[in-house]
Amino acid sequence: MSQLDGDTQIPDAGPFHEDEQDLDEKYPNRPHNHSPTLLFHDLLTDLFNPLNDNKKKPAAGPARRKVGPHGPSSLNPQERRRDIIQRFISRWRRDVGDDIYPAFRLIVPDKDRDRAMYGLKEKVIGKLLVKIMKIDKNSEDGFNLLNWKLPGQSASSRMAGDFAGRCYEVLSRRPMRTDVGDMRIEEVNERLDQLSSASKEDQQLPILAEFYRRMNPEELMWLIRIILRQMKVGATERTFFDVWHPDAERLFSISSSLRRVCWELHDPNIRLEGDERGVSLMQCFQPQLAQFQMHSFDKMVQRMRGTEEDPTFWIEEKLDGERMQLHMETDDSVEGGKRFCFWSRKAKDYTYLYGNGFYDRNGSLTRHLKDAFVDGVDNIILDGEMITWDPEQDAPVPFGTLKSAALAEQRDPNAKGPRPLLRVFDILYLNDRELTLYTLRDRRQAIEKAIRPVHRRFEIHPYTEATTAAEIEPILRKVVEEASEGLVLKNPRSPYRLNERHDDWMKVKPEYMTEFGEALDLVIIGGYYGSGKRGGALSSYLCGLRVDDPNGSNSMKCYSFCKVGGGFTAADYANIRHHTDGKWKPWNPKKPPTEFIELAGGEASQKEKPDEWIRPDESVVICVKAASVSVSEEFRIGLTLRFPRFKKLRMDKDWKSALSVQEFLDLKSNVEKEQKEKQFTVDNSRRKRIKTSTKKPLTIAGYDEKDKRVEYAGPTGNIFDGLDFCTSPFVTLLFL
DNA sequence: GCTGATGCGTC
DNA sequence: GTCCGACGACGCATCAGC
DNA sequence: GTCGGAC
Repeated sequence: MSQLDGDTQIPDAGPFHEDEQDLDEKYPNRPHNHSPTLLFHDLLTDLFNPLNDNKKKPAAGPARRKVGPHGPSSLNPQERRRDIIQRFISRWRRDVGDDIYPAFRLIVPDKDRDRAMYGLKEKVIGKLLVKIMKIDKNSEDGFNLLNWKLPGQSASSRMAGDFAGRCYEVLSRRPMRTDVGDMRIEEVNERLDQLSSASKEDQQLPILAEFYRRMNPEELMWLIRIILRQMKVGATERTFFDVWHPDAERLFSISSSLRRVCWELHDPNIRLEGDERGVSLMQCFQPQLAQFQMHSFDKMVQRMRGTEEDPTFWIEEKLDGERMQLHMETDDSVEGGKRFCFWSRKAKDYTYLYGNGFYDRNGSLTRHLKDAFVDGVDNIILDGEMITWDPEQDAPVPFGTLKSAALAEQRDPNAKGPRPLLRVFDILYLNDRELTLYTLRDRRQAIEKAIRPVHRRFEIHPYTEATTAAEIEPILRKVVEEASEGLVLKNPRSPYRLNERHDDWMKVKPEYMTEFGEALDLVIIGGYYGSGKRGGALSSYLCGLRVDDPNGSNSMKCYSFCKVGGGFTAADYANIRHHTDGKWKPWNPKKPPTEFIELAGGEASQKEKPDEWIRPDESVVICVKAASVSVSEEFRIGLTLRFPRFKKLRMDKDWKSALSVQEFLDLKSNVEKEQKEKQFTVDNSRRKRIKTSTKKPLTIAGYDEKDKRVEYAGPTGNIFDGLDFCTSPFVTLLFL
């Protein structure tokens, strides 16, 4: 029998526990430990706490220790981080053995796809803890747990925005064990397996209760971070992999498997060789990503690194769907003889939706692919974008409807409604040969030769060849008119690079253009407390549109429109805080300030309730930029912004000169016309907010045409009847 | 049985 | 430039609570 | 998805 952690086995590890024999078969060379795994507590002392301390800014108070058990450190933080991890790994090898997988599952829990999700986040864990500790949820401790982002009620309660930290505060005040717990890492994993297979509260409670009995507060705090899959120790999987083995990053990028990284690379001296380094069938790879936009089209074209003989680059439309990889191999055990797998960008398996074979009754895609592959194609790996296609309109459907379409297609493959359509733009593998090192141009040829497109189900994504920057704009203009996201420029001489974002593929989005950056000036009407680095203070804001006031009374009512939480610098926060200090009031759902603010959902639902609110006349106006406008049930206007971000404070404006609902509607109806006349120039003002008075003020068409106003007839819905936001090019064009 | 709250995953 | 961790909207699934 | 901060 293999050398297992004999003292930590439990009889019933639950349905998710995998059979050791199966694993031995699947991973014949996997290492086995010679000793039981370390105590869970050792993870804290050797790894989590040192890393966390290392993360802190040296300026912030006296360092815990300059010279610790790990020796003097003349190392910079980066090196110290590696040193801490290295020491932990060495200890594990010495005291436990070569199988570090049990530890890595707890160290990079967000990359562990071998355990199902827990269905537990702060809210639910808070509730469970309140029950386990048998405390009143209205007690200070109970309140603090359930409202973990709010600043503490008493001075003793800090840790706002750090849920695990606040759990620690509360747990420390309970009569519970203070000495080191006795759980070993192996057992923690077994319990977590049970927890992930539990779904209902009555199954989850006893498991958490046992953790509560057998761990001290500090251990529980870290356990909660593990369950939340947010370690925040200043190192992600890249760092750990890098220290673990020189090929770890590579193996992860071709397999997305933490288990393989641990089991196949346990000896740093044994390197991956040959085809071990390449993608393989039925293994999820980490796809290549597109780089952000540069400062000018010219520069982007330069980065395409064309030569005199071959100055071309490719222009593709950037599709607004979901990234999807398709694997197909010959397998006679599957009806039809071919087996399929699908994975998303973040390595979630979507085979259940798109199908594992031609005759999979749940295969919303594969059942249409019987003729999609040229004879002689035995296996293949493709990369593409899954979009939703409406066959009635013969047009793509806006983002967000893919899953519904796939589910509808599953139920009835003959339905006439929207369906998934895979647009293939790359190939990584064909008939047992890896193609990633071939040029994009060669790979494209391989696609053309290997697949037979299936109309509006499975198509090859077209591209345009270009040689100069001047050719980009007309194409951008064209796709923008068709309500597309933008373009991707590709270097046809480049290989396929896994898990990288670099110059060979570059995004061109109209929203990065200054002309479309004439963003909206919105009043801040509410605020939300932040978490982590932004804990303890308002970190995002509810923005509103002023309700036009036909009666000329002094109403300053605003409708909720969107939330903004990105794009602020520390100075921006300080400014906003300074100008609104003392004006904030807690939002009381029982007495919403309807005189000033209306949310969606009426008084019953109160969608997107802020933690605090502020009167428009005591607030500030901010400039917000976004990719597009979309229909929304969550905001009183019935519309909201996609990808909103803060641009700047508009101290020259107050609530009266901020955008009103009517002005917004007028503006939107003008944007379509205006954009056609404008030149595209790239927005290179990203963070440089040079104070220029030359910038023309925001002019809003119809601003002065007061007679054109319309009445607002009650709650969301009918105002916008007759306006087809989904198919109007305006939707993706507006305010870019 | 239905609804709202919560979580997961896409961008 | 790279890495990390803040933050956004939205649709579906699932369970608690009524 | 976008973004800012630290290095």
